[in-house]
Amino acid sequence: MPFQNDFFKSAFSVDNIIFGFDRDTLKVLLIKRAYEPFSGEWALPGDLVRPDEDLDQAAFRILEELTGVKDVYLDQVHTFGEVNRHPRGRVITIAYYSLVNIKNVSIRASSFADKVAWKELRSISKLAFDHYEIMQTCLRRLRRDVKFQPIGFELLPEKFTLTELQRLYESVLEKDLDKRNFRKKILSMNVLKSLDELQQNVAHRPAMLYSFDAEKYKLAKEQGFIFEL
Amino acid sequence: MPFQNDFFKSAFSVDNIIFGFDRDTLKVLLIKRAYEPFSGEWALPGDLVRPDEDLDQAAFRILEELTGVKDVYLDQVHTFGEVNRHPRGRVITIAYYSLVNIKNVSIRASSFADKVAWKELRSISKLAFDHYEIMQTCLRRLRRDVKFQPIGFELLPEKFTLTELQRLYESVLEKDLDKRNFRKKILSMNVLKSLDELQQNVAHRPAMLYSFDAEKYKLAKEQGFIFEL
DNA sequence: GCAAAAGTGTTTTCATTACACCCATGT
DNA sequence: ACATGGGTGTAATGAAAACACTTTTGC
Repeated sequence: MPFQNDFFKSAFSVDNIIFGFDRDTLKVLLIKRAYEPFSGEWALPGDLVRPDEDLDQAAFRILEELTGVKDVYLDQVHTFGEVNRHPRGRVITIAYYSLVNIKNVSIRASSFADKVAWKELRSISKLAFDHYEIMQTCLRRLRRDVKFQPIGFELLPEKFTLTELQRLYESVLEKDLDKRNFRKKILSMNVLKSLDELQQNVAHRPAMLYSFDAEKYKLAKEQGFIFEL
Repeated sequence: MPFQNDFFKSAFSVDNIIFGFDRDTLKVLLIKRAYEPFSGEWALPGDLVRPDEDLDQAAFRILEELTGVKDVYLDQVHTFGEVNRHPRGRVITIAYYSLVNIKNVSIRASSFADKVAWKELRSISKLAFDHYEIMQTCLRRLRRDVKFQPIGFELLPEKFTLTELQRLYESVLEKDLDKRNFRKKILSMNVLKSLDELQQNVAHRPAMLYSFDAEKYKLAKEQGFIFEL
């Protein structure tokens, strides 16, 4: 580390807001802090970035340590760096969000946390540090991204019904959608493949299962196709 | 600074890509580096963030030191933090972009720079550090933002003609627009005020001058209006 | 009077919206 | 047989796209 001076008295962390979707509600994975500062309060999972670690790597590490999942959607959102945002020194934080299938997550103990839990988004009104603001920023970002990129699927199981997909969009966007129009639109985009397979054991007419067709999407995108919902 | 350990051996900088618009071409303000590393190469203006300085403040400081302008549009884009992006240590950089009226800029000497100059975007193929990648990311961001936020005006003088505005959008978006449709659309959005004042000394029919009406836009936005071009 | 850019409406095309009934399954 | 959600088409509306000529000024 050849040059060091007053500027090298700071650190940077990554906070990763992990979104999950449960039946019809959006949730985020929070930790209850085990230590000061903000001991006992709920916070976003995060950690200091290690000296030999890229930022994205750090975000994936936090996610995997906490949930066991990897290879999921993850994107950088914004960097928060107010001088006094951390009571113990100058720490800026790079916020990421990730989208996981809540069923794939097996919550793991963490040295940082007393407790780890999925919390309904709507129920959260306060978090440690500036994490509430960070959460709001990430949520606005999710709401925008979901309209212009085919990432909704990341929150669902591999196989899903169109109604499940619609419920997902409805809760992310916080507005009701018309069933027929939704189906027409999403199917016309040609990024889903029908699995010729039906739901089992439901007390009503079973729905067709679909999955996202990443191949088809990739090709279409190269031809200039733009996903937009 | 109460806690310090191995993690506090890093620094963060802000790089600010400053866009200007000259007649019909997009330009960016670059500096020619005076010192190693990358001495003699063109780079984005930037600096380490001071210990008592917020990130946005740092970006504004860089802008003002270099150009004399302040109170202009400036927004954070992305944070670049690959382990080896800086040859002298772990330095992550938070990238910002700003939009200035090129006529208001009076380029100033800088301790960091041999030379400061406006460069046509299209002519740039290589920059110091990872600055070329940063520039591309900011440019993609500008192209997206300009369609959904009324920020094009920031690159023009206070008073401008509709044709000037159209040329601006055409060069940012890199595609030709239809004159009549463009005017219909932008005027229908009701965010411009006609100044009842004509161009002077032009060798053709003089055009009406307009300015952006921030008040009207603010009100319309509160009513749910969304700017979209 | 010529060159140069300003200004102006209508028609066609396409995407979005609104809307209601029958179907397949489990109990 | 009933309750539950699945699945389907059409007409009306509104936004976007295509398109050409007249006007005003300086030289």
